[in-house]
Amino acid sequence: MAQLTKGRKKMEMKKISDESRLLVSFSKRHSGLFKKASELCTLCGVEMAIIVFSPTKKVLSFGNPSVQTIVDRFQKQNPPANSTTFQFMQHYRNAKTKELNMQLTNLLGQLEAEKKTSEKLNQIKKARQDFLWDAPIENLGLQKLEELKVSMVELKKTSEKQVEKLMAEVANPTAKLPNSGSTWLEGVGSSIGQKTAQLALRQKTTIQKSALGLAIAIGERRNEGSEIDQRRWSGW
Amino acid sequence: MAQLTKGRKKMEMKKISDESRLLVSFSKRHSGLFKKASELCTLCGVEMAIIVFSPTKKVLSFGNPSVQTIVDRFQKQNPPANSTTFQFMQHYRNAKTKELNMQLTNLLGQLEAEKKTSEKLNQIKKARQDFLWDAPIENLGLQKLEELKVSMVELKKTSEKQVEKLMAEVANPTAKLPNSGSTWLEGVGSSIGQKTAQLALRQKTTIQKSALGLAIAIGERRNEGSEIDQRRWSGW
DNA sequence: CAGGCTATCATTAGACC
DNA sequence: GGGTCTAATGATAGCCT
Repeated sequence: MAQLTKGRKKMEMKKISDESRLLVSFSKRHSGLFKKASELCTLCGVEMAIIVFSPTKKVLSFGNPSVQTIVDRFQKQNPPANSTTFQFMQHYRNAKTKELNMQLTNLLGQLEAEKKTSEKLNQIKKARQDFLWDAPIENLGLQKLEELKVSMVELKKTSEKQVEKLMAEVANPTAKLPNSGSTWLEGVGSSIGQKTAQLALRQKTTIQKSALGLAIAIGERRNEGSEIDQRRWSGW
Repeated sequence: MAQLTKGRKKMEMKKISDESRLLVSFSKRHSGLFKKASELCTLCGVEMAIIVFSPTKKVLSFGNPSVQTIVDRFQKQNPPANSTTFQFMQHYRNAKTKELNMQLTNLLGQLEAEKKTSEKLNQIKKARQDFLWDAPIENLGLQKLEELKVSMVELKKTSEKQVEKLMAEVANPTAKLPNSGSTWLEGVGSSIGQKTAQLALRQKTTIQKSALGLAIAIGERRNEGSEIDQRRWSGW
């Protein structure tokens, strides 16, 4: 019978005229680009950032470990004027950003993982409707669930600590940040784009794991991180 | 007859262990990423920048119309907060953290329930090793798993919304960001040397020069500047 | 490292919800 | 905006030069 969809078509490499199609295309390609970026980070252990101004003027960004970190390093050629306070502020902000990023990444990654596990189980359920339960697969699901639980407990503890910390800071802000200027939120806001982009990936028949890849990427960033950081602060 | 090449293979989304393969993969994927970026720019007429620190610590970048332009605009969109905003953010995030914490607690409870259910199922299963799985019981477990999944998806969405909200706040400092003029970036960006050029990307079957017209590559010209890359992305 | 090859795998345009 | 599906185009891993 005739096909319902015509499938992909080659397109001219020029600006899409139809605004509607342009937006859809941007959305898809933006996701694809960020996914490719995260894959590059994971596979090759590199650090990078992407900043995009969407057709709707929104700022979308990707950063490993964070856009700010990368941008800062990119600008490192011209170290800011020396000021003890300023330096401390920068350092503080970067630390905050990294920490928050990691937490967010972990949380989202875990959610994604669980989502996949659930879906797998669902598929299996449908597939075997009338057969015996497959022991190994069931145990696998259980194990993942266990891991997830442990992770979440951990995250919960961390969150609680964070709250305490924050409350202390709010109560006495100038103690740690004499000049305010905390932009850790930028980092979080920026990098959330990358995570949501990854989470937007489909999973039905083809199960991807890019979301987890990101977590791995950030987690494995150690190898060259220290050296880079040293280089980074050495000039200050 | 036997093929000469085995063709592409699926890869684990983990850091490539073999240094040699990693480098090759990085090279190819870096090109692919930049190409995707330039396509996104031309097809959707957006402006964006990419900064990558290669495995060999070289700086590779792409920017339309220029990395600096994009970075500057990005910094403007995400201005360092003043003390007032800082506290506001703290408060906001504090609330967010608490909310996440609450949801996390709920999830943990559900996980616990699911764990028990699973254990029961496991026991039952062992007890009746050779019989058909009892559908009702199985469905009960799966149903709970489904509920869990839904909850997590919900949490994910909530998180995303929260972040979006925060980003909106930052992006539109409605009278809450009095002095966003001077950022730490002052006097930094101007001295970074960079040149622009039209991309000379190759295309396997079709050469699409017109499409690349808008894309512009930016390269760092610092000490260890990447000469090869400069050549690659055409004359400055 | 950059190019060329080829078999595969991955992305996505178009249409519909 | 977000998802789904299909078919076609696009990207690339592994091997060589």
